[in-house]
Amino acid sequence: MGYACLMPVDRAQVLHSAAALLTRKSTATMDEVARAAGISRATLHRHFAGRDALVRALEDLGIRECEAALDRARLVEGRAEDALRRLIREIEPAAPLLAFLTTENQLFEGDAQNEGWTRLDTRMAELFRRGQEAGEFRIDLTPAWLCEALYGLVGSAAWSVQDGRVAAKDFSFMIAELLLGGVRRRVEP
Amino acid sequence: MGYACLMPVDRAQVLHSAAALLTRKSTATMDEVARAAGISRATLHRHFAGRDALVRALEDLGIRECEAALDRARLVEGRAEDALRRLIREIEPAAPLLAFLTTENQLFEGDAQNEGWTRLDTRMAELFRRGQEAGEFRIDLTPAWLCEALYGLVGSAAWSVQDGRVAAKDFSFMIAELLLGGVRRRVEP
DNA sequence: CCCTGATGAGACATCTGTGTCTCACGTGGG
DNA sequence: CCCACGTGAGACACAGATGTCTCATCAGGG
Repeated sequence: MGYACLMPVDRAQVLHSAAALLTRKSTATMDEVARAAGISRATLHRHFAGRDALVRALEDLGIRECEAALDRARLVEGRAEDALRRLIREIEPAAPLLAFLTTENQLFEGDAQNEGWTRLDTRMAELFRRGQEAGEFRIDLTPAWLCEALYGLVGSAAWSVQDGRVAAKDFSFMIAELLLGGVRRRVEP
Repeated sequence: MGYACLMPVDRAQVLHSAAALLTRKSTATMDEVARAAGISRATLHRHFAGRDALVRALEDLGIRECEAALDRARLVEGRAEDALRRLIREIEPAAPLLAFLTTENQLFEGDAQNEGWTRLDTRMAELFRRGQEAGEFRIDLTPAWLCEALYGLVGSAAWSVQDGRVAAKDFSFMIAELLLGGVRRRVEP
């Protein structure tokens, strides 16, 4: 089988452009979302039954891309610091999507999809816990807070890049350096 | 003159409850906002001509509270690190409001109110720049990024506290410690 | 060559939120 | 005591988004 038309709709591409738009304008119309994806409202509605379905699909994709990033980052291998750097690097493509989803907290209330986020949180928290046990990371910041902080920094960075305030190539560096070393100057590298 | 009724509407209180609600559910109805504030939709509409006016008022209040926090923090006095800690402590009451406003980036596009945010950004960036020049802060992270990161961490912390994932009393500590020192364990304090 | 399948454009009814209005109630002041 | 003021409740029309439909178009496969 396979698609038969000139411009078969790439589901993931539509979802990514929708995330990019909705991150900037959370009240964007279905028509605006369609236009942003370069398709018509009718086609958008053929693939996603409604706005709810679209957001659910966005959440699905976000969870799957994050899990894939976590897999690629091999969080359990090597030093926790290196694993965290890998994670930040691998999660960069999903950053706009993640930025949108973290602001849509309304989704997180009372749905089964919460399980997906819980699994992600657990894996990330495990990385921070491992770093703490290995003596790499300080123990006075809880893994749960570090997870939230990572989400927040990824969102801020994605927004800054999208807005042109910082260079896209510095994405990983900025997050990793700030999260790992903080802003205070270190006497010895 | 003065208020004559049993329950005169406290404008700031309405705005804060609106911010708390809209942070969780950005698409909340005017009716929901009114209920959350304990007033009727009619009264809400008497004080804020419409949803736009409400959000504008939210933005006004957010800017004013942030500026007040910056004033109280005395950013130009003493060590930059101490000033930053003061800033985080003083900005805590405005955190939910700030968390909402930072996610409503749609507002930041093409309006005169942008000037208020620019002034805030400038003052914060000046603090980071001062710390860098004094040798307290590292110079490979731009003040602009540090500002964005601070916004992101404040938002994450506010959301975490609101969700019960972290204790409210740790708000300042978590942000300040992570932002200043990072997650990496330091050999010497 | 025709047929299948997916798309774009547009029309249409519906629904939800919004903005405005009126009316009744209760409190505080004159 | 009565009046003024602000509020709550509800009705109402309006605007915009949504969901569904039809029809024309066009590429690829049998």
